Amino acid sequence: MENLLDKKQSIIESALELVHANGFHGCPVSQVAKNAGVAAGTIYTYFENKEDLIVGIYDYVAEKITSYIAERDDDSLEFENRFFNYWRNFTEFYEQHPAIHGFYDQFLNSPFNSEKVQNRPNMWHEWAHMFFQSGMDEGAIRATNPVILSILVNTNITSTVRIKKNFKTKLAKTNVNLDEISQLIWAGIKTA
Amino acid sequence: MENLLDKKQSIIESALELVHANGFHGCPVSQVAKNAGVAAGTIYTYFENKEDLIVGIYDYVAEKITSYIAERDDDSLEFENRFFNYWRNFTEFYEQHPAIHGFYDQFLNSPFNSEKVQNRPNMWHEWAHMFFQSGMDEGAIRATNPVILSILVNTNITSTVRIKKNFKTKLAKTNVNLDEISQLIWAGIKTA
DNA sequence: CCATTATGATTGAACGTTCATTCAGTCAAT
DNA sequence: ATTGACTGAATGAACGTTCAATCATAATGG
Repeated sequence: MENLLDKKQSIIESALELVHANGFHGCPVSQVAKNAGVAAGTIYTYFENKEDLIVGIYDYVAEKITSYIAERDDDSLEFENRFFNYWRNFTEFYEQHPAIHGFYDQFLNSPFNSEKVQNRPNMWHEWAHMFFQSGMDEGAIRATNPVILSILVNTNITSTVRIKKNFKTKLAKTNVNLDEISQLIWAGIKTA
Repeated sequence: MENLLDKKQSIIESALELVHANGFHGCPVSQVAKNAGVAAGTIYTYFENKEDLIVGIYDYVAEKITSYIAERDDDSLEFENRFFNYWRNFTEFYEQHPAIHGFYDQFLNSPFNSEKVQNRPNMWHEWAHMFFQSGMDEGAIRATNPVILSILVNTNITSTVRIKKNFKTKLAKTNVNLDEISQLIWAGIKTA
């Protein structure tokens, strides 16, 4: 732990893992501190209070998602390809970071994700907004509110990853090709 | 409040509203009791502990959904019609019972919905399972694990209702016809 | 038909625990 | 010597849960 950023990050990652494992109930500040290797009081150097910490996880996570997806987007491709890349990369990211997927899944519909939080400028929302807007400008997808469009697409990605996670070992054969879901959604949003 | 069932129900409904309004954090037993018009101790006549109460809400809600949907299903129709009825009725139900929608949205991805809870016999899951199975038996939809199919369909219904709820007043015009989402999903699951 | 007893739901103050938060003192770096 | 991060025991509020006391109702007996 060389510097301040590392310490803040290790607090966030400790909290992230705890929320993923035990939900919002199961991440007392004392535990977050212990797993992060700092004292409880130290957390209050970096965050005003616990709610601020939870929102801090969200910002951290949103930033990670944005850079992962944005780096892998190639806007010289036609939008259809960009869409399927988006889907695949997002899925890949979630599967490589199950704690982030678990946190996001719980956070989005929780009261922590308040109107106030949603109304702050948000890198990830802006990027996704721009992404789908460019699909419309190109005439590849139907004119639609890009905010709603991204919610819809992301909901299905999150849900698909959750199903894969839960059913990986439980059901031997599902006969459903979950990857087809991206095609299903694409068929629904592309221009007729 | 004539009898015991009414009292249990009023406790559940009080808790349901509180979870919807404030999340799982914001529903202390003391408040649940106050809003239900009973003493805190009384709750423990009907539920072992708070977790049992939360699961009790889930069972209550699942029962309501099942009866609403099942009553309105007409299995003499061909499956495509039954599917769109299912979608419309579910949406209708959620919009008439926003607290149930809000609770479900939070409960499903929460640690309260543990493996143990999921593995209990569940009227609603069984009904949905049977519903989609009959669509397959009829040859109307592709062979698919009906459990996964219902998760996927229900996720999109829940999400659509959430979008309608959140964006009703915020955005004047969305240009997206959210009702088309049912057609989109149908196109994806029906036999080619 | 009333008086007495038994039953079991209901109450809400009290209890013990847990938690977020604070802060006086310590430590490390410059 | 100064600064500012860091510590972790202390604090007090909030919470889930308990239980002795109360109450309403039903059952019993004269």
